[in-house]
Amino acid sequence: MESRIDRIKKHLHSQSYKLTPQREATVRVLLENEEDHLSAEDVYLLVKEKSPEIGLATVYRTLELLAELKIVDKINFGDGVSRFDLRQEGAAHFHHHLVCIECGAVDEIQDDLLGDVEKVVENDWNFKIKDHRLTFHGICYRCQKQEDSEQQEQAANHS
Amino acid sequence: MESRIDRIKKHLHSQSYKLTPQREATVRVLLENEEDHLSAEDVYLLVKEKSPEIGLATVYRTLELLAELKIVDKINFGDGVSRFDLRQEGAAHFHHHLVCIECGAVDEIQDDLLGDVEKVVENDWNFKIKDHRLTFHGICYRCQKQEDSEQQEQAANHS
DNA sequence: TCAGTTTTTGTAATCATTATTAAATGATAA
DNA sequence: TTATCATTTAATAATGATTACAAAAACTGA
Ligand SMILES: [Mn+2]
Ligand SMILES: [Mn+2]
Ligand SMILES: [Zn+2]
Ligand SMILES: [Zn+2]
Repeated sequence: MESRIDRIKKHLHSQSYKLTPQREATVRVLLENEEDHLSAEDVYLLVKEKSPEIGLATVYRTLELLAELKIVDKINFGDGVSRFDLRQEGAAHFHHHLVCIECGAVDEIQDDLLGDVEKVVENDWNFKIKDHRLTFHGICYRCQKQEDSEQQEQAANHS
Repeated sequence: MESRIDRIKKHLHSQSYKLTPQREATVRVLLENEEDHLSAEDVYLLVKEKSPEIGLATVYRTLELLAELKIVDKINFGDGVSRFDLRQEGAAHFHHHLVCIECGAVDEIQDDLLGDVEKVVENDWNFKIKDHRLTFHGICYRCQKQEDSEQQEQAANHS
């Protein structure tokens, strides 16, 4: 964890930015909630718990900076807010998401998946891919289980 | 074109909605600008040209209704606005997009592309896919040409 | 015609994000 | 050390997209 912070610090320094206390607090919140998909407001509230003096604008500015340096990716799942997601160290592309239309859960796919598709796009459309966003909307395994058990209940009631 | 409107009308009726004049005007604008990716405001301004009495709220409500019926898809390319895109008749899934980070152009890919990937996701992650969003960010063929000719210029100046 | 329902309009309210500005902090060099 | 300049921050105002609301209009079916 500390080494991850250190590498981010170096990354900032390499672009002549500093890892100020506010920026470090923000990065720590992102690291501590790596599995979540936090909005700027979410991050702000979490940072405030440990650094109550931080301002909302600073969080917005920090997230924007981190996105510019490709440390985080900004993504929008269709509700009105942008969400911020730590990119895996050294990953060339953003990972993929599964959004459940029943329960709203967002799961991640870190596997590549798009290698072949990208070859087709680069060759057939002559488009030089720099990054991508891939999100599937559907029913997560948890909600499918639930549906199954509801069906079983129904069947039981009929017998 | 007329038949397309008729089918949309039937689709609305089948869910006991009416194709009011305002809704028809909105749909016509979408049909006449099928290749574009219009924001609600864009649609509003275009509808106003022929139906100046329409209200912005009506356009928003109509677009929301059309999205609910899967006649249009709502998508967000990262600027602050939602954009609305007619879905191809009978298409099970939304089509894909190529967003150029140089010139901002948005091109479409109507080909399926994700068939194999979806099989993997359904099997390995046990996720029942209902729809998807796939956007590539990169350099379009137009901007690549431009970069090439700029390189050639540079080379010429050096000789 | 009348009552009930749906839809629309115009506008106010909300909510996320960005801009602004003055203060604080940090680095640099005399 | 102290003056100076650049960077960063905090608080808050402004903006811009979207949604909520209330009254009027249009439509429907007895
Ligand atoms: Mn993620
Ligand atoms: Mn499109
Ligand atoms: Zn679910
Ligand atoms: Zn381009």
